[in-house]
Amino acid sequence: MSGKREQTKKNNRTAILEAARDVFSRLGYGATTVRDIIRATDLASGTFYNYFKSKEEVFEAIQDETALRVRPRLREERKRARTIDEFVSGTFVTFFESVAEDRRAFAVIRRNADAIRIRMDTPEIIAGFDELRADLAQAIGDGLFPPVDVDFLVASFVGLGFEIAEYMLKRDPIDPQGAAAFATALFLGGYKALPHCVAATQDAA
Amino acid sequence: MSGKREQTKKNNRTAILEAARDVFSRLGYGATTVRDIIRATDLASGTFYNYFKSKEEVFEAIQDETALRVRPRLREERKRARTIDEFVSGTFVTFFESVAEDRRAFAVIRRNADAIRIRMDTPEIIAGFDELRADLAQAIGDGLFPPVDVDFLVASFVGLGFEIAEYMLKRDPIDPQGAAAFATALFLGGYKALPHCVAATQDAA
Amino acid sequence: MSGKREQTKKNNRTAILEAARDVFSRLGYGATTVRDIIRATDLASGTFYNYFKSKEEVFEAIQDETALRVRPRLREERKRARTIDEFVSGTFVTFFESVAEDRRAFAVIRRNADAIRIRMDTPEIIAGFDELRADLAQAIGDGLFPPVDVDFLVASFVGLGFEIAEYMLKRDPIDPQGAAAFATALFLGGYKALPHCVAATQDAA
Amino acid sequence: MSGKREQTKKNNRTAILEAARDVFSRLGYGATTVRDIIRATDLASGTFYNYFKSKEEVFEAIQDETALRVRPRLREERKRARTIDEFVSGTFVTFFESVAEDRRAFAVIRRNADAIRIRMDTPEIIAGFDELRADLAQAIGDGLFPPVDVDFLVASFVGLGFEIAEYMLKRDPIDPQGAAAFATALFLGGYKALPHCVAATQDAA
DNA sequence: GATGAATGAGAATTCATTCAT
DNA sequence: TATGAATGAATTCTCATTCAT
Repeated sequence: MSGKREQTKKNNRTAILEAARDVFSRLGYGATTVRDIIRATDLASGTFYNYFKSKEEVFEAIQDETALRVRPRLREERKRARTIDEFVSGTFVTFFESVAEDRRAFAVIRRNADAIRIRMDTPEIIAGFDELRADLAQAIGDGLFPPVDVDFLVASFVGLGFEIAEYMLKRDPIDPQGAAAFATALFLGGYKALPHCVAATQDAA
Repeated sequence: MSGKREQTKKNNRTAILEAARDVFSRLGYGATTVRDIIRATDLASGTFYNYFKSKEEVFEAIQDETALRVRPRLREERKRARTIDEFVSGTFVTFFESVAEDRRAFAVIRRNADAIRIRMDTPEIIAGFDELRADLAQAIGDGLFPPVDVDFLVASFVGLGFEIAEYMLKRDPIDPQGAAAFATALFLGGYKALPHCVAATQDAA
Repeated sequence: MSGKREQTKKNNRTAILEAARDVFSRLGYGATTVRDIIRATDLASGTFYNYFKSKEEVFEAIQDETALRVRPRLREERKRARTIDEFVSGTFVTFFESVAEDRRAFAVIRRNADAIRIRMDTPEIIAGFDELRADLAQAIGDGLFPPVDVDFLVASFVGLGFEIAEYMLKRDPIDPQGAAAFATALFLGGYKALPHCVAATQDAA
Repeated sequence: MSGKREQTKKNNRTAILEAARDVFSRLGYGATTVRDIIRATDLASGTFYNYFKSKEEVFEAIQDETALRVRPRLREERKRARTIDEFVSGTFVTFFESVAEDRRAFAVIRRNADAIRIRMDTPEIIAGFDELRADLAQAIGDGLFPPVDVDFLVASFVGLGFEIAEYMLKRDPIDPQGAAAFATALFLGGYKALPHCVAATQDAA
């Protein structure tokens, strides 16, 4: 039975995570202390340790939660893919849409007290990378993808994804479709395939 | 004559930077304290503060120093480019070679006590990004590049560069040429142009 | 029931104040550090900061405590006064007796590592001065006192009180009655009214 | 011959004292550091120690300088006195005028980072008190003053002087004559002799 | 399980003072 | 004598963590 006890536990955990998300995205990861997180909660300091061992652990939990939400969507998208185009496009569209939906989790990366950007590397996220890797290896095995360096291929997805996402979030309105179109085009056909854009040229003037 | 006095100052600054590079790459940025840096030096604690205000400042100094060394090389390479191929290839080759040469500065990104990767954002590095942006805008203006979204273009260079560099450094021997070839190919022709590679397929098995 | 928890808090606060009183009167205000105060306690260093923010704050708390004890007595004495003589005499007697009773709080003023005397200016003490001022203004309004400069009147009370108190404390036995008699006489009738004293003349020889 | 060497020394000493006066009156005694004083100078830190051992010493030098200027004037005034009235009045007039002239030296007492007032006790000042004491003892011996407690008498002069001076400085315009008149009247005839003042009554309303 | 005060290690930083130049 | 960087002891204060209630 999940009873009242269970419910409170779940609530407290959620409250801590919620507070942490807030604090991290305000102060940045480095500057945030466990105290800050507790203070943003109406729980006592000791209670924190019934749920997490350290700020690292909460941070990972946040990232993992996000990854946990995104990973199945990415996976499913890729599984459904029948062509490379679908594989690549599906991955990027899903990724950029997820980022746009959960801006705050992503914001931690950017808002930072130090002049330093952080990027996450939690088990869940690594698992996500590994899944991507596995799917790519599979795709190569199936002859869908040419036999290229899988590590670099993963790196290309990841690097393009995170970096472009950052620019995407700086804009208003946020346009995950456009970001995905750009990344996909580059991936599929190189710079020649990129969508043309007048504004960019003007910027250059 | 300023002589010995000046020399000592220069030496101390260098010693601190050197120690900091070491400590950062061993402990990671987050776990490093000013004390750690001082201890890795034979200077007194107070002396640190004659040169830097905080670990943030040393960190930036290190990044800036690196960026300062790499930027002109990148710039020159791009200036010399007569074709897109040269532009892209020159950029990536130079970048990956620089990374390979200065592994330690780059290592800070990876070895990290927390489950977190950091990426640098110092003025010098941002300046480097801005130069790339300007050069790309120029190239678009000159008709060398098609008129695409410059921000995303920069993001693509940066994302591919840093992420692939990371994988490159994990390997032995480190192969900047190979990394550059991969990134360049992807950038110029998309996945179809990527160099085929047997090993990758086997890894996946 | 709040019980032991509350009690411990009260005890700790008292312990810190007690220790601070001791240390201040031994080392003087300027030379005292928070460490000194903590060391005079069997509490941990961090505990200090659960109660006070700085040595300034403890110092003020001590002064305030003293003032809080003395103020009502002074006030009552003055309220009860039906003549100027009673007003002045009552004020000085009460003041010098309070000083004599709480020598240690007053001692901070004198024992000082630097060649400097400190005088207190905490809210409570200022409030005490203000009360005196108000009572004097009232007395003037009631026609009890002639209409003179109230600020200077307050200054006269305060200046005479604190400075004579200092000499009083140097003597053995401490004689608050004598000090009060002197101050009162001067205040009421000027030097001519002062109590004659043979010893003083001899001292001068 | 005082030569250039001598001159520079004198200049440096003066520069330090001048800077110290400034800094003390801005930051207050407690918060002032030797560094602050040096910084307010165009001398090097080491040079400070050719002239003074510590901030305490500079502070005393400042006070002493002031006392040295005021003491002879006070003394002379009292020597010339033929009556008690002249003795008391001369002392207070001279004192309050000196304070008004050298506001800044006196300001140290008041402007203070901590909520604490300091009062000085340097050898020169103590010497000034002792001179007053001796002169009073002499006056008593000569039958000019009645035989009262000399210590308390000194305390009365000092207490009235410094405390009233403080109020005097808060006002605009600064009126040493008025302050002296008040103190003198109180001293000579008690509260009944005090100069009446309309404003004070209104304040009380 | 929740609470929140106590703990004390340890980080950052300052500052008086020295001493080679 | 002046300089000003180096020194390192000393201080303030924070913070993760524990544990009695």
